[in-house]
Amino acid sequence: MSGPSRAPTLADVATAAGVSLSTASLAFSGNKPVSAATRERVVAAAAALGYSGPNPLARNLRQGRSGVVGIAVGQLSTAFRDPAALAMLDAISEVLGASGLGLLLMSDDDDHARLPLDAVIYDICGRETWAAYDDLVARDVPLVVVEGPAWPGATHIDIDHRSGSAALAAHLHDLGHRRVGTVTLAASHPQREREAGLREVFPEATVVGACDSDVAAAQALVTGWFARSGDATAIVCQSDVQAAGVVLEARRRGIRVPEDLSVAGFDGVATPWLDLELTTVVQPLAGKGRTTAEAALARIRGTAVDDVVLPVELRIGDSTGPA
Amino acid sequence: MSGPSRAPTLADVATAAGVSLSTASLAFSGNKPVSAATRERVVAAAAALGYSGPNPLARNLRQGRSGVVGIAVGQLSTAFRDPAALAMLDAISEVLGASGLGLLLMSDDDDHARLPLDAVIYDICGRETWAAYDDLVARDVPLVVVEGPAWPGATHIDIDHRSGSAALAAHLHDLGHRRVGTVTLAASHPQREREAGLREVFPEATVVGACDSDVAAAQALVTGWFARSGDATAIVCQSDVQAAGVVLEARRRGIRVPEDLSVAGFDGVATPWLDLELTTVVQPLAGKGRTTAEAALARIRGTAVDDVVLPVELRIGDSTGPA
DNA sequence: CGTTTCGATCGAATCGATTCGATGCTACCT
DNA sequence: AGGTAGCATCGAATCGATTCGATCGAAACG
Repeated sequence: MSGPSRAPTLADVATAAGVSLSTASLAFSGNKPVSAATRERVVAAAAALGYSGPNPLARNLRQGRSGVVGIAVGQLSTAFRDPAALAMLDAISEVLGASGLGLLLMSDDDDHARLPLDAVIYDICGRETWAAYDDLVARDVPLVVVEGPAWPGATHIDIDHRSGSAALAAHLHDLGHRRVGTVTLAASHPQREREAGLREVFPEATVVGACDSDVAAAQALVTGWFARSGDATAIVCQSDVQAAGVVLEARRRGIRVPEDLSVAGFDGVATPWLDLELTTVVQPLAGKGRTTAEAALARIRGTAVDDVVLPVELRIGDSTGPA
Repeated sequence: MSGPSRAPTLADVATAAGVSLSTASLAFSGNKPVSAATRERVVAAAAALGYSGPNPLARNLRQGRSGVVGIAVGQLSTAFRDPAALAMLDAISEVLGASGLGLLLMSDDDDHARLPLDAVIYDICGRETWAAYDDLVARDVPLVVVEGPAWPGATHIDIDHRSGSAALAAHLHDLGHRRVGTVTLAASHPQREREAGLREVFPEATVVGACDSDVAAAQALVTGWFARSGDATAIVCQSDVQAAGVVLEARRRGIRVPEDLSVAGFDGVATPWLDLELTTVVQPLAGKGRTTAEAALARIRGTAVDDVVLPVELRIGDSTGPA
């Protein structure tokens, strides 16, 4: 009887403890009261058999939930290079974890059709990512879309891109800037909103180009712009990381910030390796993550959830100055 | 019949298609040949009923696998602040994804006992993280430990911390350095190995202090050291991110790198926002991730896996120079 | 023409729990 | 003493598939 026999099941434990299967289950789950004596016998039997608790797979099937929430983030390699994304992920994980749910990373290339997910969070991500969308809808998986376009059946969490961007533009206008350039992200819902906000103040703003939220990418992008014309007194970026890239590249060319050029970011993350504080639009990253996770929790419970748009706030730093 | 009745099951599809449950299952899984005509009927019936494929929870129970691999990373907020960690995560995700497995983030504070995991990867992480270890062993979950201490039953993937560190130290010694300081990580297996490597060459090296792999943390750490004594001609860090912090803080104080102070890192990640190339120990981050993921896959299959120690390589940059 | 082989299909067992409804018992109330 | 709660326990149904072994025909072979 010491052979490598199969792992003990709850039924084995129940038998050993001299109780019924259902009672043993109750002893573990605590879903209904069980006398202390009985629970003790069950626990003792479990310990004796080396039973390590109810099989999660079986429980999941019975309860129809997996305890796992997916988060679609496009390409992992780029998604978390920006600390803003990390801050949000952290908050999501914290809230879900507190409810005993796990967070599963869904990369674009992977096939998640075979994974049991209780809900899926779409963090801002490219077109390709939406490929799985229809499948998830068909499977009736609750969806929470962060900073994405409106999708039927999904709960949307967003920030006020447009007015944040407009407030920043107004600040630059107040400083006397008239020729403004902007570094954009790939075409996306937030990008369009932000550009609209910018153009409320500067209809003629020039697009320097688009790149990922990455220091090196931004540097590479603006190097050509600086060389060619650089005909702008201020550059508005879509993330602090991009802005940092622009500042560094400007410095490298002897362009002083903010004396010769004002640079603004977005997000409000820490950039300790810049010796100035960026003027930026601060978004509540942790709050966004918490709100997102709570929306997912509510959807899992079956509660109706309203869409949310979180406010942002202009923070004036040392990277912008008079034109 | 248009009520919000329960979702259709494979049994419903089978009935509608006029085949047995088992045949319908075969039609979807392809585990055994099914005539084209039959498959077509089943697919048609599924489409008609709005059946979205076999329930993953049920399949998981039957097959005894969940298709999910956990990765324990300590605190999310700090774990991925270093691009080295991200590079590895990316590689892991890619390999697992190619096998249809999902990657679930396990933060320290969460209780993952109720989650069905096919395997768990322990990326270098603090003591607390090991709390769940015993439970996982009891549940017979295959474990892969990356850069961690030896644990019975786990597969270990590591890099050659010691000789990498020693090679770097030798390089500094060749340059004439004799008084060397080191910025360390929290006490851990790799930290101990690296310090041992350093002391092979500089037995007397002073420990400046320990901090996370984070630019701001490193800056904060060395600022006191510089103010007090700074009695060293070279500082060896345990990550490129730390090294960047040291370089930036030195600059801020007018200390030139490498003329007045040599600084070395570890990892070999890109630091585009530094205008010099760090001397560092390059470790195969993607390779480490792939190896780790493949070890996990093998363990899931039940294959025996040998521990692996990957080689590292010294890369000499512009951040070190003659003493 | 009888026999073997092989592919397609089916029925039934199985994965390991949770949970509903029923039952027995004790204790309390009048 | 009779009636009624209420708690602890149990048996059986259920979650939704996968998979083993058996069956049935038709094709291939001697």
